[in-house]
Amino acid sequence: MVLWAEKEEILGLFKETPLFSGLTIETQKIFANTAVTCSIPKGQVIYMEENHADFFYIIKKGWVKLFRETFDGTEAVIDILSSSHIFGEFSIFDNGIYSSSAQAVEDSILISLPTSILKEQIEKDPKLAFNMFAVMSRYQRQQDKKIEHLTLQTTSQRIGCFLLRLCPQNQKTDIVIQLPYDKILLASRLGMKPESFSRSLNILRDKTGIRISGARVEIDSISQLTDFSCKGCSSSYPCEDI
Amino acid sequence: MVLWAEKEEILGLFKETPLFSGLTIETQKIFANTAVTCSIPKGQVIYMEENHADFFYIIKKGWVKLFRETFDGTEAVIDILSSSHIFGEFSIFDNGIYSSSAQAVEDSILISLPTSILKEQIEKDPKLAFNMFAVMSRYQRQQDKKIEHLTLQTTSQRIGCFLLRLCPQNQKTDIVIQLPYDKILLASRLGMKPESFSRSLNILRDKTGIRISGARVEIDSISQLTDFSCKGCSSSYPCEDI
DNA sequence: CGAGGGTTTGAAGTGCATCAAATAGTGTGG
DNA sequence: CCACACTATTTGATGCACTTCAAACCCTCG
Repeated sequence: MVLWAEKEEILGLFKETPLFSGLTIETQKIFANTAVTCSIPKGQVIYMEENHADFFYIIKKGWVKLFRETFDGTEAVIDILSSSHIFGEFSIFDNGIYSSSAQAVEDSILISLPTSILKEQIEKDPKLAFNMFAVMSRYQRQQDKKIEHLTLQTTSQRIGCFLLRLCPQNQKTDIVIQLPYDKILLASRLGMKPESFSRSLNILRDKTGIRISGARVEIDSISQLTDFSCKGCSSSYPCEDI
Repeated sequence: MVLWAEKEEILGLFKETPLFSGLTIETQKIFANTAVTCSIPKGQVIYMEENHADFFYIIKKGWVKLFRETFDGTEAVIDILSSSHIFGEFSIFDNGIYSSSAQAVEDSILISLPTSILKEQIEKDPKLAFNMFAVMSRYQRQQDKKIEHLTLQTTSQRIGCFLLRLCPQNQKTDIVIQLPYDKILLASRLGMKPESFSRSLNILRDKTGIRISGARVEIDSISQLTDFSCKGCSSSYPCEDI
């Protein structure tokens, strides 16, 4: 099933994903042997909340949105993930059911892996178990911070905070970054409406002196941005790992 | 150091905490031997965010608030915990540093246990590791849901949702419950100001026919409450495990 | 009884959402 | 290369939700 070249590529991808890093080549091969690469067009739903979770996924390319829908049709975006990130893996502790839905928001290439193998190997391989703990704990800190942001930061501060996390950590001045996906999606990722996003971004621009044209953002000096955004947060820049 | 009777009591408490349930008596004793019971008066800080995490805690009695403070002095309440709940344990995957502060909000009795033992034993005892996974994954679902609530529910709906979670699951009508701690704390737990809480509770009363006097809440029929609160949420009553 | 915190209420302001409409940007077929 | 359709984004006007500040009311505990 799995071609040699593809398998090599998959093993390469494993190196970059925290869950698989540092595993023995044997364990890695167990996963690689059951891996299936699939192309998902933009907009396609990968799985639905409450569905039985047979697979978890590594993103090779593209962007994936995790979300949940309420009865009245509105959706809450849990997270938006890109290359070398993994999703659906928590289902193994969740009665084998996905706790959110997943959808490709750009044309994407995913590696699917059976959750059964993950469950099996976690029990056998202490290093894998340790990695899983690390992944979960990291995710947890992220979620905690997200709650803090939603509770305490204004929409403009949240956007500023997001921009700061896109900046290269070593560079302090004359930074140019690109918004990673469209503004509508970004708005929902930050828990606001597109209109609010647009207006809040203008406010942020006026208060911090950044320049925006389309998806391009120029930041002359990080400090104006941190002064504005980080005062409504318990961490100071640079936030280690959000 | 540890008296026999106290040790028995601690082992009894272990049975009720998911992290320790089902462990061999040997493993349990390793923990019990290093356990120290401490009384914490209302208002006392147990540990501060960013501090080195030598201990984690089981609550034997009382209420403990986990929170984080921003630079401008406002605080975000992460969680409020009661008997048989455990806290501070995630620090072992967090560079040995507490990721939030903890404070007793009622006179409380805690069992402190060294994080070093937990770290050691998780590597040795697969059952303990499994329990830890279960605890983390449960916490994760809770946090996800909290984000959803903050994003999609109104303040009144959030209060209704909280009340529903206090109701005994089997009873559908003529329920009387007590708010577990004071309304100021409850407000911050639900991400709102005391004044907003008060007003929103009035709105909830008017819309769902519940009666409130002080901390006492009478609910004639669950269904009015679920109709009002659960429409802004992806789960339906009863929410399994928040 | 009086002090002090918890709780409610009132008035006014802010932030974000909503609805509606204009504008910019992108890809299509001609 | 243009006209068109369609989507993304911005802007304007308005409303609702929540906060803020101030003051009153309660309750309880010394």
